[in-house]
Amino acid sequence: MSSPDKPGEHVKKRRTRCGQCGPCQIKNDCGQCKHCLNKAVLKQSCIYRKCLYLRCKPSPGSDFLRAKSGSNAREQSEYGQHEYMSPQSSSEYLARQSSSDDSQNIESPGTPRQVDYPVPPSPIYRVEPPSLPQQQQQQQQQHMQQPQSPAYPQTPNSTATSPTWSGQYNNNNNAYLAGGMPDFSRVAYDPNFIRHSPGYAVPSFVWDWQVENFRANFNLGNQAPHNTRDKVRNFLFNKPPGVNPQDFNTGTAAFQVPRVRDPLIGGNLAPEPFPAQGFVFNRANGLHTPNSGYVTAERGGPMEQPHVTQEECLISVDDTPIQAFVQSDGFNTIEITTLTEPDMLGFGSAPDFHPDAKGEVLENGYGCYHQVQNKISSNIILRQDLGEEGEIQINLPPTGITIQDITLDDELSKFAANTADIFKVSDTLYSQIS
DNA sequence: GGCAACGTACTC
DNA sequence: GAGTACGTTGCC
Repeated sequence: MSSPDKPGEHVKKRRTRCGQCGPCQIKNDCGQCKHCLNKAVLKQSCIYRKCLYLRCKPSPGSDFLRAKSGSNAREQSEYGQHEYMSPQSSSEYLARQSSSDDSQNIESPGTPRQVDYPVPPSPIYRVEPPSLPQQQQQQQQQHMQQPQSPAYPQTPNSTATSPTWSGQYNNNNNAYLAGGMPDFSRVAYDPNFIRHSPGYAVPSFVWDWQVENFRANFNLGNQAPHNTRDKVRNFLFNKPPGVNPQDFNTGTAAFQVPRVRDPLIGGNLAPEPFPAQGFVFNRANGLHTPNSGYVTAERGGPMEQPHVTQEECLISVDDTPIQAFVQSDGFNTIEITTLTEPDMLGFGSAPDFHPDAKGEVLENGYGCYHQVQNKISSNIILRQDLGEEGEIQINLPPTGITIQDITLDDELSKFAANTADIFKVSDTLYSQIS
């Protein structure tokens, strides 16, 4: 147990909910899990409501707090996107935290962080698709005009709106209603909508319960009396032709397809136009997908179009997740911005990223941790000794971005304990892609 | 390492 | 002040 506060003794800090992840959006306990059934004794949060990104409490006098209290909801959302600590599922992080001295938790003077890249306040993005060859246009139109089963409502009850939404929309077509709100009757079927994933993973068993929640909130309960979860999912997803909806919800742990929370529709589920993609690199197997058959959705169909987009993704080294945003123009530029505590990666400081990354060390507005902001174009370069069995995992959001190659170059080899080993892996990779 | 128990920080 | 639930401790 922790000791009571004494003069000169460390005051125990306690992390609180991020308020933005999926579980934080769930307001009611399930009443069925272990924690709910024995709440009086266990005194734990419902497992479905357990925050994935517990964060430090801001210091009372911080500039961040002043800025937040005087800002509108959108500004709060923008700041809130970056205040996460690592998910508590990281055993490495917990071990480090429990064994660390107090100096790691000393609060630094709060400085509002300047986010110099656009951070969407909403998961929903509107982008213009590029010009398609005529054949692909016809294919896409055919897909759009596929008759829907009468059991599927064409227009969800879109009374749930967000009064705080102030984003800029392209209103050149009727995909948006007056006032800039998306027309949800099109959202479900319009491939031009790209949804911004909050980038968290939840166990697959949460799914049914969340679907029920969605159905209740959108009055789907009066549809077919036994509206299966796949029917609801088909309604939610504008799934590519030939893709089994089940494929969107397979996998475990870090490579669970992220569930998408959309504040515009009341914090419930929103569809995903693309499946998220998971990649693993390690010495033994090079670059590979985490589980054979895991990413099973067909790709290259009419929805597989490049988009200028910004999504949130998850990169992890071994068990340590790194919050990151990935931005791509869909052609030859990919930019990944990470906001994380450098020490969690085993990095001494920001420049341990490639010098071209132009990283800068920022002060965390919460004063709990250093944060590193790196913008990396074209190449993602991480310096990390993976040991014999270490892994780098990258879980890209559903943007259509893929990883085709990982290269171990001369620069990286300088940091290898065994240079020959590095190049052996490199040869393996080249043989895989050639 | 997993889990139960519980002190107490934190929110409302 | 009451309720919630995070973090720690100890048992297995």
